Amino acid sequence: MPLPAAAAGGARMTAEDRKLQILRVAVSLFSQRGFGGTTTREIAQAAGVSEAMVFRHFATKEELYSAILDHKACSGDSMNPEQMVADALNQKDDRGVFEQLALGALDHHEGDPEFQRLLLHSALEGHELAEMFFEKFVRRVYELLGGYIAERQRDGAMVKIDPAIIVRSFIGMIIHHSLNNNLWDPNRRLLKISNQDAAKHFTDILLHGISVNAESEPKKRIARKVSRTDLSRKS
Amino acid sequence: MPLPAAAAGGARMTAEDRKLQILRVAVSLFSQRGFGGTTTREIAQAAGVSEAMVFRHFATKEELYSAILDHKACSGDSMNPEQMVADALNQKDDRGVFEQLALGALDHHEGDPEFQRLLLHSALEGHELAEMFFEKFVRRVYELLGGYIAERQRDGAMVKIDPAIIVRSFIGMIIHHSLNNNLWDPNRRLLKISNQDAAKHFTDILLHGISVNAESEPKKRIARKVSRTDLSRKS
DNA sequence: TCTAGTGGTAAGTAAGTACTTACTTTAGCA
DNA sequence: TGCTAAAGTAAGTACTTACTTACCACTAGA
Repeated sequence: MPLPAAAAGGARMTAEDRKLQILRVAVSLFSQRGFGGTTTREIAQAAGVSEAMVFRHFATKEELYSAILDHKACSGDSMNPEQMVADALNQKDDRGVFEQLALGALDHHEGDPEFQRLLLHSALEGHELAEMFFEKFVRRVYELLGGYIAERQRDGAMVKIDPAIIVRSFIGMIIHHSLNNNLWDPNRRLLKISNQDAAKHFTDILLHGISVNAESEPKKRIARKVSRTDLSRKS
Repeated sequence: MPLPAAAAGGARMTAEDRKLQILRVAVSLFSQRGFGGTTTREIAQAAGVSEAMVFRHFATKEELYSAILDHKACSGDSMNPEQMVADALNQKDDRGVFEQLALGALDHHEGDPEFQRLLLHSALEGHELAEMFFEKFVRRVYELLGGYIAERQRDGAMVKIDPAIIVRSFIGMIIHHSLNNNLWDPNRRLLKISNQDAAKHFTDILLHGISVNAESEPKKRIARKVSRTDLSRKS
């Protein structure tokens, strides 16, 4: 980032730089403590500037929040599902579609955990960021993936469950995994796995399930590879 | 204020009743606005009582929060996964295990959406309720389900993926679905489905996946019986 | 009847809170 | 160089916060 050096010490900055810096600091604090839980004083202090400067750049705390919203939602670092899986979509590469989407999402969440926290705070506090994200992103993913699944169902390649349910299942795996990593179990006590492996396994499970055979088939084979798990066995 | 004697919250109550009432009101408000976002004044008002009464029963706001924690986590309305799926577990009824667990969880979340919000707020604010819930419940589910899956893998009935990954996938479907219903899409714009159907479909997907056939997959599987669609169309 | 204990309140306090005002310092350019 | 516009601040304001204090009103038991 082209952030001018010596910013911490209170060195003079251009208005634009300072505004951006305050915004970045605010994102970090809001994502940690939420909107209501963060004071303008803290923001100012963290930015190494007086509170008045915060209000010079953002008329109200609310406006600061909105600016974050714009910056986060409209800037390029937002995920673009369409282009992420475009190739796989065209080739009808089921595994590619799901795995690439999963990996993209997992990497994105890992690289920007603040955003997920910010989103959650927004949703809980009933802020518009949540609604906006829902409309601009979640819905799009449901349409994109749902449309693809419907197509593959027409091809006879997928079972005819309501595509929305399938999308929800898959997105659920991904989001919940990221949420675990970022929020509940940052030390990976329950499950330590690379994003690649996670994406691969989630896709595997979605496409093929975990049963070895169909309900009343004789058992065919058992792979001898033993997966290592840190789970204690059931007693 | 003249205070009508028999008003909704104004009536004289025993200390215990009042304490419980305040607690209930607090649960509701905390779950809506979070710990930091809820004022003791609001709590008092919502309970129809003066602020001093809140502090008579709970020395500090923090203690009120802790009391909620105890009440919610230790009271009987908490989910008990072991007994919920005990029968299915003993019979090695895979579908029963997963479907009953899913349905139990979904119903629970639907019946007590406050708890999910409370938990999320806790996790975001770094409160101990989240950690406690994680240790006392999440971990148990992972051990229970993970243990069962490991057993079924030894039976040769399930593919040998790390059980924790399978658990995460399934829990992910469930939690994410509840989170959608309670938080992001309470009007069910994306997906409107009964808990029964959701549990059934999630279980279906977990056990069998969504692919109709398993042509050229690294993990060999037997084509699963197709319910209501003729396969063999173009790919 | 009195009186002690309990449920309850009105009116505080000190320390925040978002936000302002009046003022000082500096960079950039004529 | 000296002027000016913008970056920056110290010290407010009006209000809210968690928490207290001092005081009531009812009821049971003697």
